[in-house]
Amino acid sequence: MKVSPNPLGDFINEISEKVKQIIKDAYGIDVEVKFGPTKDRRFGDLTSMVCLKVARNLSKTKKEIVSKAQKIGNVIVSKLKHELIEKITPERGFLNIRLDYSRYNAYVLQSILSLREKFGAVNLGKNVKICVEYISANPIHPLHIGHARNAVIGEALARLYEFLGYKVKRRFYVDDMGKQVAYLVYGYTKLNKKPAGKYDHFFGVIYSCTCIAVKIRKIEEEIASFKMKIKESFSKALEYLQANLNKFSSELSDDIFTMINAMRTLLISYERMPTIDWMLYLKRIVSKINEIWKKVEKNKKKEEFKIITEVRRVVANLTKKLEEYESWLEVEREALLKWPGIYIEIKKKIADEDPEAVVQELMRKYEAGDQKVKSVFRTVCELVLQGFLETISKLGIKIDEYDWESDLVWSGLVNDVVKQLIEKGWACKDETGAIILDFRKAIQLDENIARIFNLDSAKLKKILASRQLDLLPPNLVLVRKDGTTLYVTRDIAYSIYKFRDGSEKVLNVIGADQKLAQQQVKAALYLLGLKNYAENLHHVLYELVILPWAKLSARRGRYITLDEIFEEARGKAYIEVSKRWPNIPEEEKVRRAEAIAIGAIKYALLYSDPEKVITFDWSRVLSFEENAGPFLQYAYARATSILEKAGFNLPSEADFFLLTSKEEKELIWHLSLFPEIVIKAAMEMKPSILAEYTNNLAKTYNIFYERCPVLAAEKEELKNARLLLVEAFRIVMRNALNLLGIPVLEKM
RNA sequence: GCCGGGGUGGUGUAGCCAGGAGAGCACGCGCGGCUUCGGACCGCGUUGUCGCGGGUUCAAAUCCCGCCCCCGGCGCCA
Repeated sequence: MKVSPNPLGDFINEISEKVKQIIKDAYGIDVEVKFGPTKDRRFGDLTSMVCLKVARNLSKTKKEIVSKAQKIGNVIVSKLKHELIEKITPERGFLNIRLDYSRYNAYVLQSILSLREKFGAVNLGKNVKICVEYISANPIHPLHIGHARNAVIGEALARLYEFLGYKVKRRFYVDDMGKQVAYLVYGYTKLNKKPAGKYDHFFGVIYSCTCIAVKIRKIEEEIASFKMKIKESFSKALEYLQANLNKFSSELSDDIFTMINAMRTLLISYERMPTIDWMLYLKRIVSKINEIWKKVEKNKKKEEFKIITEVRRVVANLTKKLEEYESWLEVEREALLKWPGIYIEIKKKIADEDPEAVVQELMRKYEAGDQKVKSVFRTVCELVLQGFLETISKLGIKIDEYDWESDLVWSGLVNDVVKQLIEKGWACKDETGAIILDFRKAIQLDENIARIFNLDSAKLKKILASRQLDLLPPNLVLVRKDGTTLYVTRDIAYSIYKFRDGSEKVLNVIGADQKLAQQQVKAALYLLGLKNYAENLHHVLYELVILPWAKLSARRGRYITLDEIFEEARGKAYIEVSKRWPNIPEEEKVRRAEAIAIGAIKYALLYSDPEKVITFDWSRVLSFEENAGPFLQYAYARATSILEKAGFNLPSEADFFLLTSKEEKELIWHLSLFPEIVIKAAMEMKPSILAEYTNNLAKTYNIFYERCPVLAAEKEELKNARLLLVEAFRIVMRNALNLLGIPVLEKM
């Protein structure tokens, strides 16, 4: 008996070739022939529009096209023969095929039952190496739901490619050289506290507290520097107003008088008043000025108030700062409530120094490889990574390589990249001493570069003609004026590193907000003469996950960790499990609840297109109905339950010709779609395609389950055939769930 | 401002790149179905100016042009 990991795909390829040949013979036209599943099963199982396509070339009006297509269809029908085709009919320009289910069913089921976990595993990769870089979260605070989306997409892609015969390497980029880690290290060294609890949570708090304390300080300094400007412009305005008081209409004079007094007081108190009080007072005056301005606008006396316009301009900047300051004060109050001890201590310790300078120095030393600094940085990052590891292993993820950004720098690879770009004439020092990569020049000289930045020649011409060069994508700072490198620079080196390891293809699962940076990396590879790398570097981008009930910002100490979300999901699932199975052992309840929670979260993150923003909504995530993780697990558990009742005694073979009901045929049809779906999901790098399919498969199975009794089938032979069908469903479902990384439960 | 990505029933989405059959699926809502393999199920019904306006075409949710709204990015953050 013939078996195939992809029966449907093989069949489609065979008949497509044949049809292509028939058209060529009859009309001398070379066309691409594609058969796909019909939109509506009433029309048959497979369909192609090849007749319309050919007819379009031969006729003009609608009537002609359709009748021509019909003729072409008839020619094809008369010549196309295949043992799996029951009927082939041209209809309204389409070419519809109905399969001979008596043969097709047996072919599909035999393939599934004999290949089992290899069903669908078409060997496209042939052991070619491919690298998936994902998660790569900065080691500064716990993973949140956005990282989870990244992790789940990356893992699903890794599994898909592995399944299709690629050798996959899973990489995590440890971004330990950024400013953010430096801030964390800075705060940690100030704080006299031993790491405790889950390390990523411990350091997350320190990171947030440090950011908040530093930011507040910085804003206060900025505001203080505004004072001088304010003083100047207020003095001038005051002079003018006092000299020209008579010019203003009587209805305004009261207001003006009040304002003059207020401004006078403000100027007198300039030295004495503490900054905060002074600012609050200033704010009141500003709102008074704005009030008067409204009246002035009404009276159209603007020209007389030029001086106020000037004051307003200076004040507008300050007002913005003040608003920012107030929002940060709110953030500070939150931090004081959540982590009073840590926050107060950090704030106290940084009071007498310039945090930004210290952080910059830390970064410089780390990049230079200073032993003492190095050991702190490494320790902190390693501890946070330990926390990450705990979380992602719950999601069933195991990383092959953790690549430290600092290693890349110390190995000299990053410097090499910069050096080569300079040598090739694409980068040079600017007047401030920073090294700039001149993409704007490159775009004009090399259309490949332009293409990477989405510029076609017409657009480019237009921009160049208008001489507005700042409409072009920005140049890239490779090295700061202090000699340290930037993230994108290091990422260029990292990309090279990944390819040098033998990968022919590199997938970077990175957020949509980094699209420009990823284009820059790709373009830089081109400029380095690594065209092949550039073309095989793929940015798998995904959008944000929004938690509608929370405003998130790690720098502000506002975040919801993945661990918390996981706990909540597990709690909800536990209640459901206990309700249904009050008598099973406690640890079994917990085990099932955990699997359900993971399935629910993963499915919620996988089911929609990665490029779309997800709003994470509990009622949807943990709904145990269709289009949710537990729905899939449930279908599998019910199937397993049938086999359990049959004592897991499966017949070695059965008469699949007996499976003739609509529900059975539908189920087998869906099973046979699996391999094609896997290929599509992998090639388009969209696990959502597989998630949607899996949901449909579960749904189709449920309908079969409802209508076709297995154990109580009317005949023993039918029972045997259905038992094997159930087993085939379990195999495909298991394969699909494994690829998605959703845990499979025999009972739930 | 410029560059990307989105806008499809009350809600969430598929389809768009490669134009063709009453725009598919799910939630919600309403009604119905357990003496039968697990009701975390199934069936039936309900809901759409496919953001707006033009154009191309025998045929447009899909391609082209203009506009509106939301999100993100735009040289020393990552």
